[in-house]
Amino acid sequence: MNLELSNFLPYLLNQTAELVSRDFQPHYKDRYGMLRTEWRVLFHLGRQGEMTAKQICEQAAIHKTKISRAVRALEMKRYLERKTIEADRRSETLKLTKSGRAAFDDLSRAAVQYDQSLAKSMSETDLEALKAMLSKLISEKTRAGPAV
Amino acid sequence: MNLELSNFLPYLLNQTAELVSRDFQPHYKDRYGMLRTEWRVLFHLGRQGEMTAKQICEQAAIHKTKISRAVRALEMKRYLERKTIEADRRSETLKLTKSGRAAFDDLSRAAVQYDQSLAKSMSETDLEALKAMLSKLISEKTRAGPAV
DNA sequence: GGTTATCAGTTGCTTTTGTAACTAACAAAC
DNA sequence: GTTTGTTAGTTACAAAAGCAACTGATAACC
Repeated sequence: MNLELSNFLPYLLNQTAELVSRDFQPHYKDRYGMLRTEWRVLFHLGRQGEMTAKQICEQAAIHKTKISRAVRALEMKRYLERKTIEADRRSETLKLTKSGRAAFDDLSRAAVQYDQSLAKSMSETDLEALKAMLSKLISEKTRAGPAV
Repeated sequence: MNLELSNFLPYLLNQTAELVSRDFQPHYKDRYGMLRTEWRVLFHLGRQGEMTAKQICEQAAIHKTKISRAVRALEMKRYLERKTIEADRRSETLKLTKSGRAAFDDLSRAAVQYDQSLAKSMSETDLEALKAMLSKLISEKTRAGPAV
């Protein structure tokens, strides 16, 4: 096999991810002053309700220091609150505040819209296939060696 | 539509790209002390021969300061040489040295192998379809608004 | 030919990330 | 019940990325 850039999956994935992220970034950055990791944490909490930082780390495969900083940033913006878990005082539940919830709802709408705009450039079946393959790759890699 | 994380394309792309990059990183990082951008620049030059920094910026959609630093780093490692273009003395051609070429060849082999190992978890047709869709997204986004 | 605009690439400064070492809480062993 | 190990989360320091202002060269206009 002759390695073309356009044929090297890590390269393609990086390129696509970066371009697409750059595209969606204004929504959370300009309108809510959030960083990408903050948006991701908000997203997880919005979707799943209360979680600990650890749980987010595992699910999102993001390093714990990044999560720690994102949580503090969101806390200072009054988008989430922490509560120490009495059964194990090392960990704490994270929960969106009213305004955190509002931000999540708003950004969710933007996300759905953006997702649909991407869908325009390919067929519905292709899009589903694409997502399925990416999910598969993620679950394999995540099982193999999650972010510590 | 109810927005699941697993259904949001930017999220899936990011996640996949990050996991896959982390996986391949040891090859260029541990063995050649390269950063990801350096590896990408090496890759472009290896594939396409002489190029200017500008051309790499455009093709790779990487910001020019990142390229500038990667080029300097590769130059200091004696993997590439510059030559001012006399017709337009602002720009310079970049070209791999012998050892740069050797590093590229070696890393290419690793890349092909890695690419094939990814292919194991999906059918050949699926893999081709995946790459085609990613390429399409890239070309659309790149035409829309390239990195400055 | 001189003023103004543009372009390739670099540098300086700030923000963000990565890494490793840390604190505080728990658990196991004995 | 106290040593030893582990875990959740934080912090400090170093490396990398982003951004804006810069240099030196070319082009465009008058």
